[in-house]
This record gives sequence, structure tokens and C-alpha cells, in this order.
Amino acid sequence: MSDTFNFPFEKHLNNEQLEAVNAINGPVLVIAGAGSGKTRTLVFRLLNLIRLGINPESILLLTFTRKAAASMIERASELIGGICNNVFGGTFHAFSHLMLRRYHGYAGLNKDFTILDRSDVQDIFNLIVKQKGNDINKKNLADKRFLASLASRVANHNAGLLSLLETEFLHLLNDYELIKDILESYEEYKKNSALLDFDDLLVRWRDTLKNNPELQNLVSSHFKYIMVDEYQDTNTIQADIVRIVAGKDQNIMAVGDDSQSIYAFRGANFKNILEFPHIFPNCRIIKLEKNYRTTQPNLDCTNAIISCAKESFHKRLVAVRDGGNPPFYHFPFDELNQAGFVAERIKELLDKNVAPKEIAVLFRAGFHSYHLEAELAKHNIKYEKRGGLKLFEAAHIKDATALLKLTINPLEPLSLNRALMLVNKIGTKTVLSIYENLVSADDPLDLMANYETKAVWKESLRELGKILKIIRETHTSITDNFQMLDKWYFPNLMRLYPEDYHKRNRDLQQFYEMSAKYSDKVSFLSDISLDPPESLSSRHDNDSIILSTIHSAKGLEWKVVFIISLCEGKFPSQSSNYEEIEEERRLFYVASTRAKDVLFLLVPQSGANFPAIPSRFFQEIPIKLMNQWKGPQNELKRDVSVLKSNIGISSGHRAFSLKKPTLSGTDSGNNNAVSNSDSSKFKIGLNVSHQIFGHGIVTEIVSTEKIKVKFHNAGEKTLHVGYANLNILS
DNA sequence: TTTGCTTATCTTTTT
DNA sequence: GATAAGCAAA
Repeated sequence: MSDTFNFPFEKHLNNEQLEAVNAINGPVLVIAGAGSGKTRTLVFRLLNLIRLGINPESILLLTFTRKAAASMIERASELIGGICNNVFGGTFHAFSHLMLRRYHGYAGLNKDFTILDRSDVQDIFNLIVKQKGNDINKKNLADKRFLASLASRVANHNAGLLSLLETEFLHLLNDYELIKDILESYEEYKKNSALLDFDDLLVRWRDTLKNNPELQNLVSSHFKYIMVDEYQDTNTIQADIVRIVAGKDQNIMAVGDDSQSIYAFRGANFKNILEFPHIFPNCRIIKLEKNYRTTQPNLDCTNAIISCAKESFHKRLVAVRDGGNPPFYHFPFDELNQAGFVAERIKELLDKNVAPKEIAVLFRAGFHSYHLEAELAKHNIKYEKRGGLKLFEAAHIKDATALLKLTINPLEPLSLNRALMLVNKIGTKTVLSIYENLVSADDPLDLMANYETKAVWKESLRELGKILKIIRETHTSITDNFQMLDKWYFPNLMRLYPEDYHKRNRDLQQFYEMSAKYSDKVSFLSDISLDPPESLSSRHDNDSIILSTIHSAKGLEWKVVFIISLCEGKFPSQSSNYEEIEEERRLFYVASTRAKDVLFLLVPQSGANFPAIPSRFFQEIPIKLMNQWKGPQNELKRDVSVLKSNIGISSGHRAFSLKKPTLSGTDSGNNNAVSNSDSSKFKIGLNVSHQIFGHGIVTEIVSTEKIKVKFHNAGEKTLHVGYANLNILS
């Protein structure tokens, strides 16, 4: 093994990285920009620890996703031959979960607690609100998502509900008692059914450590070396856990970039990274300012994006790589043309033998890629979608899971409700009366299997009861349980989804098979909530391009990256308020820094809102740092007047598309179009026309790039000359 | 009274 | 596509 450790660290790391890797004892904070080799630094530190003879079991590697930890350990293992496998690597949630199971006695928890995922939490709030009656609906608290996020905020907010309402939801202060009551019911519900939500995992583990000094000693002497990735996205509870587990040795290294903090909505606090030196006063701070990922033209552009941030420590990254081109921008007419444009470019890239897995399309929200998905399918381009709607949020998977949960606890109200609602002619009221009867029975399953009623659903309920009874009495595998339950479920599936029950059934069979690896239900259920697989087909395709939400793209990189739908309302998202805009900007920064070679920025001119306004983030980039796409484009372009008369029609139709010259310089119909960004061609009083706003008069030259135009029918608008594609009429 | 079908509306982001 | 609201039917 010692030969392996002649590994020449110096050749692979720069001086700053080397300094971090060699700082074995005491706390170290590495502050670094995108593409600076943070992850690489952590991997090499892992190697270095092993080289120094540190027991792998005493190393704790905390990352943002489970996958990130796995791939880092894999990379380290490749270099030294598998010895890293005993390193504990995973998310804070996975770590807390494991520890709580191991030390459930200290935590005062039921050994078989299960984990609630996001939709479970929302369903429970739904149930509670329904039980509390109608007055809640009147109070505008009916949005279960709001209640779920409120509960999470309270868990992450050490000061409690009242102060949270006082600081952020003043308008709800009058409802304090009611909200408090709902949140208490939620806590009670979880306690009764031995359930923990994601926040509970962290809070309970931190408090268990806090309250048990002997456990604290045990754990902190076991994990002697702690490494934390993406520290800017930790919340205060996670910071507490790090501090406690670090113990007296404080052999901790955290890496992060305050400019990439994008999880404030989830309680992450990028100020954590600033407080690190206060929590660990003797810590070493190392800055990495070289960028290895991309080229200088791309960096100039991303530097410009983040320089607009209101509160950030201005880092200016310098590229190590030579050459490269500035990012391309393009203004497709609408979302369909955008999809067409992206698909065309991807096809060209694939024809040039760019590997599919080196191409990614990024967007703000999961549903923004719908048009593109259809277009890619049309071109037979395989893709893998990350983020957005989770697979296990599909109704049929949730049904199957609920049925399985009933085999553990037949009276778990949420699962029982979900299962019984599947039966024809059973609705909310009937469920409630069945539930009341079952609760008061000596043996609920026995009652269910022999339920007396005149209603048509008698046999269906009895059959479910019988199946659950058999499963209780025979100890077969989870997959067997699923197959038995499926006999009951399948007819309902067919009735509920006559259109696509085939597809759903295929999903289900694969889902059942997935459970074959597990011997106990509790760990199966925990795993699918904590670490849901991206897709049911486990083979990962190397011939698929990636479609991803920006959040899911964190920490990754591709040769070619497209960022689509850069218009107001989509990115930044419609629902972001003033403070959240800053986080949206950092999100755009994260997206744009994923590209190694080529970055495309796509700004549709129309969409859900007609016309679309280009994203403020796009407009902030000096136009000279980018190039407009001039290459081939075979997209269709609609006639505006036709489109206008069809506004009421769903945008999904291509029927009224017309072939028309494209927007770039070769157009014959747009001879006077001003395609560069120079406003000097315009004078006040000049007559111009815009393809959407119509005719108007220039009223003001705002800057070298922006002018104001008063349109006869659309009022005064400030236009970006490079974007607006104005025709000069006189 | 309860269920179930049709229609309209809206869709952040994640452990 | 999911879901809530509104209305018809049992």
C-alpha cells in the first residue's frame, strides 16, 4: 500500500489547494468560487488522511447529496484501492438518520420510526385542517404547502412560532392560537405514529447530542475528522451538529462559496460560512481563486453576473485554461422555437461526436422543460431528467407505498385514507366511519376482513382486510407483500387510470422489484424517502443528455450548457419577492458556471406572458461579453398577426405556424433590423416598429444599449436595443 | 348526504 | 399533469 502513497499530490494541486490538503489538524475553512476545485481538494484531503494512517472509519464526509459523497469516495478509492469504503459519506440527513437509529434509546425514539417526505407532510396538514373544520379555510391558511413550510421554518428557527410570525408573517399574528394549535396537532400526529420529518432528523439528532454528554463524547471520539462540502447551504442546526461532533479536536474542514448559496428557502443560511471563524476562532481560512473549469470569456460573463449581487464578497476568478468563446445568446420567438433551437444544436453537437453526457439543459423549474422534452423525443434524442416532479410523488407509487405501510400499522390514518379512497363508492365520509369502527375494535384487521355493511364496497374492504391479515401472519418478503397487495390494487388502478394504467403498472412492477434488496420494510421506506432514485430503470444511460433544474445541477459540470426560458416570471420565478431575487441571481450564477466550454443563453420573446420580458439577469450582462447566435437555425417562426388572433388558443398547437425568415442578420424581410446593441443609430423622434408592440416613436436614449419608445398602441416601453429587433421606418 | 365527473387554474427550488 | 372547485347523479 505504501507505494500507492507516493502519489504526487503536488502535480495535481496548486499551492492553496495543497495547503488545505495538508492542514490536517484543527479547523480549516476553504472559501472558493465555482470551478476552483473544491471537491478535488476534499478528495485529496481524504487521500492524505488515509496516507497518514488515519482509520477510514473515523472520517466523516458530509455533502449535499448522497451521490456527491459516493462519487468522491469512489474517486479517492480508485487512487488507493478501495480502502476508503469505510469512510462514512452522505448527507446530514442520512448521517442523522443513521445515528438516531443506532442511538434511538438516547433519543427516546421508537426503534422503527419512519420518515415523512414532503408530500406526506402536506397530506398530514391537509388531514389536520379538515379535522379542525371550516373556520380554517376562511382564514386563508388552507394552503397545506404554506403550513408545511411554516412548520419547517419553526423547526429551523430557534426562537419559535410567535417570533417567526412577528418578524415575517405579521398579518397572521391574529391567528397565532390557531396556527399554534395546528402545529401542535402535527407534532402529536408524528409522535403517535412514530414519524419523523426531514427537519426532525436534524433537530432530534442535535438535541440528543446536546442532552447526552456521554453520547457526545462517544460520537466525537469516533469521528475524528470531519469534512463538509457546500457549507454555504447548511442551516444553523447542521452547523450545530458539525460543531458538536467536531468536539475538542476540531479536525474539521469546510468548503463553500457564499456566491452559490441557493437554499435559503429551506433554512440554509449563508451567514453560517461567515460565522465559521467565530465558532472556531483558531481556524485557518484558505481562498481558492483560480478557475479550472472554464475559459476566460465565459468567466468574464459569470463574473459580471455575480458582480450585480447586492451582498457578496466580490471574488474575481481567473481562468487557468486558455482560449474559448464568449457565451452565445439567442431570442427564439417562443417556447416551441426555443425547444426547436436547442434540439437542433444538440443534434449538431452529437453529430460532431460530443458525448451526450457532456451536454446539459438547465432551467429554473421542472415544468419549464415540457416543450423541450417533446421536441427531443421527436428527434429521438435520449435524455435524463433531474429534479422537478419526483418519481415517488406519482399517485400510483404513493398508493403502493400506503398499502405497504398498512401492513406495518393498519390504523395509520393517512395510509388508510389513501387506500380506502381507491375503492369505488368510498369517499371521505365513509373512510371516516370505517376508521372509527376499526380504531375501537380489538383486532382492526379481523373486523376489516369481516366488515358488515349493506354498501357495495363490502367485498373490496373485506378482501383488503384478508390480504393484510395474511401478510401479518406469514412473514414473507417485501416484494411478496407488494405482489399480494397488487392483486387488490390492480383492478382499482385500471378503473382510475383507464388511459395509462399499463404504463403505471410497469412502473409498479419495477418499484416492487426494487424492494427485493431489502429485508425490512422500515429501512426500505426510509431509503426511498431519503434517497429516492432518479428513475425506476436503474441502468444509467451514457447516451442520454441531461435535463436538470438548476438546483439539481449544483456541483456538476458539462462541456455544453444551455440555460433556457430566461424571461421574467420564469427566471426569476414569478413568486419570488424582493429578498428572494438575490437568491435567484445566485442561482443564475450557479447555472452559468456549470459550463466548461460553451454556454447558450436562451431568451424566448413570448411565452405564457405575451410578450415576454427578458430576464433582468440577462439584461444585466453587458452585451459585449456575449455573442448572438449566427449559425444555422431551421426553426419555424410564427406570423405575429396570426398568433395575436389566436391568443386564446393553447400554445401547444403548431397548426398556425408559418415559415418565415429568422431573426438573424441574413433575413431578407428584416433589412432594417438593428441587430447590434448600439443605440447610437436611434434619435429621439425616430419612427420605429416592433414586431409585437407595433409602431412607435423614440422618446429617450437611456444608455448605449437601451432606449425608450412610445408605441401608439402599447404605451411607452424601455427596450434593450440588442434584443428588441426594431425596424427603423423613416 | 355523499360520491364522482368535468372544468378551470396553476405549476419554484430539495434533504 | 395535478388539483381544487363546482355541479350532477345516486
